[in-house]
Amino acid sequence: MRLTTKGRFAVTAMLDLALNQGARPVTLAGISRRQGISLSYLEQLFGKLRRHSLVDSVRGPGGGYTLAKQAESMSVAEIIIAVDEPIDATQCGGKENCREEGRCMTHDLWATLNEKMYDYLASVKLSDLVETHKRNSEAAAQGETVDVSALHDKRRPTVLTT
Amino acid sequence: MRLTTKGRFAVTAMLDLALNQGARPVTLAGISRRQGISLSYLEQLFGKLRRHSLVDSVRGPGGGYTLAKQAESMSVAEIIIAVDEPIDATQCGGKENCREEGRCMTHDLWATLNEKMYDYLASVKLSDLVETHKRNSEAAAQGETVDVSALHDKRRPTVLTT
DNA sequence: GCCATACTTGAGCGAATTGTTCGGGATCAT
DNA sequence: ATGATCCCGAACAATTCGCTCAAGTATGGC
Repeated sequence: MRLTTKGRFAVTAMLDLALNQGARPVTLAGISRRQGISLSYLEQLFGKLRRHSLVDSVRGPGGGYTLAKQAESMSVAEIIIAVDEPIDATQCGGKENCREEGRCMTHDLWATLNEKMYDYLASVKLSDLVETHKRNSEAAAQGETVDVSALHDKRRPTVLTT
Repeated sequence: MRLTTKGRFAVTAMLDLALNQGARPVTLAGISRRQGISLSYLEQLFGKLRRHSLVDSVRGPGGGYTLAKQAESMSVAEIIIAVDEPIDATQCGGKENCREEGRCMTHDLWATLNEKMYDYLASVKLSDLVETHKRNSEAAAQGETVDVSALHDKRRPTVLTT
């Protein structure tokens, strides 16, 4: 699992989509305007998101994109994986090209770390981000300090326990 | 915090260093041989690791690198940050995208996610990886054929389970 | 039908990153 | 002095990033 700005763009766009969801589909032009992401780049990202069944598209006037499933059941991990295709750090992933004496220590290492990272990002749902953002923007409107600990209780502190 | 193969190389190398630590410093040539990482690349990585005070170096014959502190108090997060210069995740750093009053939503979003990612990787210590690896290699020695040395294979991204 | 809207697809491009090779230095045990 | 080893930097192909441009295709409204 890779973590780059590309995945962050995708999550940002999906959050915008979730926030602006209403009767009509959300257009990429709107997301582009609100989030400052170029339209063509969004088109590429949403092409992948659509092929991964995270969003549905409606063509023609009044068209746009909608979430393909509930925000409660869509995780950040799904979004990132959808756009950041080449995953798998353990290059011997599933393959037996990992032979030769000695130990493939990186195999165990990254398999475990990868799994933990994925578990965490899979535990954060799009709906959590929506909630956090709503709460933060309300607090900001009141001139209060933003409460960042909103997601903190989602997952206990993890330890390596294979 | 970025998560790329570069950081993984660094963690792999640091794990090798921790495992082969003894009376004498560990040479990069040894790590290169055992882990299949090019020597020059290791030199670049260890240059950063040294400048971040994660390793100490000894020049001359019999020289090499040693851990600058206990493996118990060195986290995976430190290693990754040392070699992967941090990126500006929140796209609003000085840009006009964040034109809505106060903060943009990506700011809160990534600040929170970033913090959680860091917290997790900071909770995994190098000593945990050493422990995990020792346990796994013992298990392998008893039965299963676990594999490989050449994980970070030369030039072949090889097949991914797309 | 016509047209505007909006998704869909593809080519390509400058910049950055990855991992490597090459060519040197500096330091120090022997 | 020799050689091992750390150190440094340039240059490189391959890939990715984020973007622009340019063509499509489907659909609703007139």
